[in-house]
Amino acid sequence: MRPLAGPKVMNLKKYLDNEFERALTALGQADATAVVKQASKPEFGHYQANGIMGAAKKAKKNPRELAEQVAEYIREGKLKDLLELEIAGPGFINIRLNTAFLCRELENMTSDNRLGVTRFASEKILIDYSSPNLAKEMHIGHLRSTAIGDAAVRVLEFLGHEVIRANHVGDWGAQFGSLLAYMDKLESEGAQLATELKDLEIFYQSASSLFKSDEAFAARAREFVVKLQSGDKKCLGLWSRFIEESIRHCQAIYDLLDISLTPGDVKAESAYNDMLDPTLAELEEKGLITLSEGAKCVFLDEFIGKEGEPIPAIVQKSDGGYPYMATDIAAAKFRGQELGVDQALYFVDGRQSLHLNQLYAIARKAGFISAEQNFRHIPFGTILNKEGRPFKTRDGGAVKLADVADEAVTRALSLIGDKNPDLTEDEKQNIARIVGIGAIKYAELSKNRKTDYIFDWDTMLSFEGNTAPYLQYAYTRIRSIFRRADTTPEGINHPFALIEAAEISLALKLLQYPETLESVIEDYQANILCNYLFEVSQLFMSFYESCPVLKADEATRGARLRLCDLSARTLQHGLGLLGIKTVEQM
RNA sequence: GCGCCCGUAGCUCAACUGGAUAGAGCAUCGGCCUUCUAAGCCGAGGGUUGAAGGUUCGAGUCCUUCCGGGCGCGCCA
Repeated sequence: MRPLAGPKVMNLKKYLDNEFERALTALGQADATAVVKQASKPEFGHYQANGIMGAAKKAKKNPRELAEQVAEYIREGKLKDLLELEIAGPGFINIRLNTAFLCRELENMTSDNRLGVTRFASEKILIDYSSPNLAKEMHIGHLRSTAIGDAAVRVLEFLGHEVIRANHVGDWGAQFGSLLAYMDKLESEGAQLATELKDLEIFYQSASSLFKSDEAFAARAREFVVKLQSGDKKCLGLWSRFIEESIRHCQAIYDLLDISLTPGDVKAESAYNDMLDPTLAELEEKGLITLSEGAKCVFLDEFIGKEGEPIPAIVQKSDGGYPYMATDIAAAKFRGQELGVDQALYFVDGRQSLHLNQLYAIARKAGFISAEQNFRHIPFGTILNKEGRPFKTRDGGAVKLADVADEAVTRALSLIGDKNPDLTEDEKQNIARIVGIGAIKYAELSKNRKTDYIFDWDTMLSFEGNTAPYLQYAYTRIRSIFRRADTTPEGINHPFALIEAAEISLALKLLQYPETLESVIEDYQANILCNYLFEVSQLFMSFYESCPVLKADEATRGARLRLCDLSARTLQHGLGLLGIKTVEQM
């Protein structure tokens, strides 16, 4: 099949939508939208234009007649050799792309190292994500913000944006009192702090149980809070040793999980301490502060509570201390004015939506954020336990993130031992890590971020069905074909040929990579990309079963090898954007 | 009480933002390894989309009310 000449289309859906919109305009329906979408069923072709019915209604025309006119217009235009149209139902236009057209697009995609994805105009976008509290060990709840935020970072960067990773870790506040008091106690008892801090989890627990059981210790802990805030030298020394160690622990988890955060992305709460006084003074100057019950509050009309009373946002406590609202306002000011971001996206648990909406409103009112700057909360649901109750960090029921990761790698390792005993120990270890970590990240990423979901070890660590290992497995099957063929993708010059239904379905799906990425960032839903990659894998698996590659005749073999290669590239790239690696064998 | 989020197959989730007969994966049942890795493939069963109204050519999706769940709502973060 000879590829058609023509311009690069890249985003099929957008391209078709534009063409149908032009047809509508030419037919006098300038304000109508074409609403071209991927076909909901294979019988309806590849795409469908749903906007004709709405347009006909506005123009008081018969929808099927208008559809006929639009179809006629398209059939006579530049697309005439590229597709077939069919009017269906009350006024749908079903679109079927010709295989010659698909082949041409496959050539374009293959020759593009961005797989057909064009760059957007670049904005400066800050992503606030992960942001663990250093007074506690990272638990399973942190995985959502961390994995989803990191995927958003990678996708936005790939689309050409300048992304600032912001790890707003909690390193300040009352909960550090007992930790510092405990450090002080250990030191006075002659213990080696360095060794004690090696296992932070034990350290956290000891400090916390002492706080509960020992009155005198609790009192000292409260003293340490005051000392810390007043800048006591010795206290600050203890504090920074603790913070350093704690950040090291977080970084180890990020590295293990293939999260792209580095120590350089940490900008902790305490980094804004010097900004708190002047920021508050500015709020006061602008008349936003009201003194209420001894605390400095901001009341805004948008936030009304019971019986119409305004809800306060406390920016300074009656004891003079600053709550996290103050820090967050200072951070917003820094991001808005110093960094000058176009957007700041906060990937934070949905339960904080009131707090964040208050924050944005205050920062806006104070002039810290301009009208053009988009500050937005990207919320997600809570992780529940098997009984459907939220995990509580206090009740000891929280699952440590490090434990989940270890268990995933262990399970993967034992499975690899069964499936592929010939691999070396090093290979097994490496594959186990990539597969196990991929599985738990994908378990988070593949769900709609807004809904609560139930944590279950077996679901999260499953390696079958719609999971990362399934996608990774599809990739290894392709790589295996190339190993057996003893050739590289670059060495093949045969043109694409789409004959079997499985080949056409797979090809079309691959060509939809660009439009998929665009819909991912419409509302930062990584699950759209997961779904897409799963569909690519499913279609590849079908193709793999029904279309032999290596045993086919020379031309078919070449064409299929190229389709395999494009599948592999798309899978590897898409998984990469999710922060999940691929392996050559598993 | 007020506000936000949610309710889809036994379970976990989709449904491209108003489109055609609501789809996958687990689990269950039945087939497929002398053929490129069976972490796979092919097939079957499984639904009053929490309930009732409304908007219109057309509703899981939009509006109202109700039921059920989660979370917020002055000095924790």
